[in-house]
Amino acid sequence: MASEQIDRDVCKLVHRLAHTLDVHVRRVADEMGLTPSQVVALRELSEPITARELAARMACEASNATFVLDRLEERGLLNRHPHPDDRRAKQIVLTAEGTRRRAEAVRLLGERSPVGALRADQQEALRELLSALDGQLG
Amino acid sequence: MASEQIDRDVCKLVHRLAHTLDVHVRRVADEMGLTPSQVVALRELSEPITARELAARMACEASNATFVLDRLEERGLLNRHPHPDDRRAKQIVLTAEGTRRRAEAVRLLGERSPVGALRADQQEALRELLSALDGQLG
DNA sequence: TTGTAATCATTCGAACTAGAACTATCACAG
DNA sequence: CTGTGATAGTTCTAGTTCGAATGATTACAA
Repeated sequence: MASEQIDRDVCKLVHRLAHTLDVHVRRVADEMGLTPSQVVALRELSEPITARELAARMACEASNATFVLDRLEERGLLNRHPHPDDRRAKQIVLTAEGTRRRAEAVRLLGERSPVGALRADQQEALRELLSALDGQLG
Repeated sequence: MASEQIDRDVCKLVHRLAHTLDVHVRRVADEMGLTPSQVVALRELSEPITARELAARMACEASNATFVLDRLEERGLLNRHPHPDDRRAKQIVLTAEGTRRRAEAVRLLGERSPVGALRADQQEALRELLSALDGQLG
């Protein structure tokens, strides 16, 4: 069946592309003296959110988010405030230094991004397809 | 700049999709009593190749390929033969049991694949775009 | 109200990964 | 031929990840 071949190709290509993006993040992380997960976490912390929301945005387990947050808090880049509406949850808030570092991370991640190898219209088409798939997967 | 927004969206969606595929592989691995890497390695071992080639196909470091091969060899699913043309290299060859397990892995990976959520023409388009990107990245 | 299930964050253990260091072998320019 | 650099595979270490178990809090049905 040809469809199975397409499925396998897509899985493999996604895996390879994800790895390429990982390498890019790793370069940025090295440049900033951080780990890849810390850079990704900073990128996602565009506003005060809970640890669980961060885990969802990073597509990882909550326990891993706790681990990353520990390191970023040790470095003084963020604080965990009690959540105003839910005493179980905590609100992650960047410090002034954390906000600066985040801006730097976002800037570096945008430079020389592997996705830039595609034409603008291809990037747009790719986003459409991935977005559609993401939506259907819930 | 709108293009930067697209770049970020694509990166994020690729990451999310890669994670979704990972979860799928993990389910299959649990079902087979193997680890995710072992399942992926089996899938890539469609013919006798070297450890380095396997690492390239798995998009991981050579040291990691060694690690995975150790486990699969312990389980009697493959053997490392001396390479006929290069005494540095080794040829990875599946055993009869390894061949059976591989067939099972390929079958399970094909069932309920997340990529199946897309229409056939969308899958094809996605493959084209990812393939183009992969090609331009070397 | 009360109890039962679900949710948030954390801790812990086991497994996986990248990267550097090392040995053995190859390629090939001089 | 020779030696200089590149390559294949392995080992080791530090750091990352998942998954299960725990304690605290919330939601909601009886």
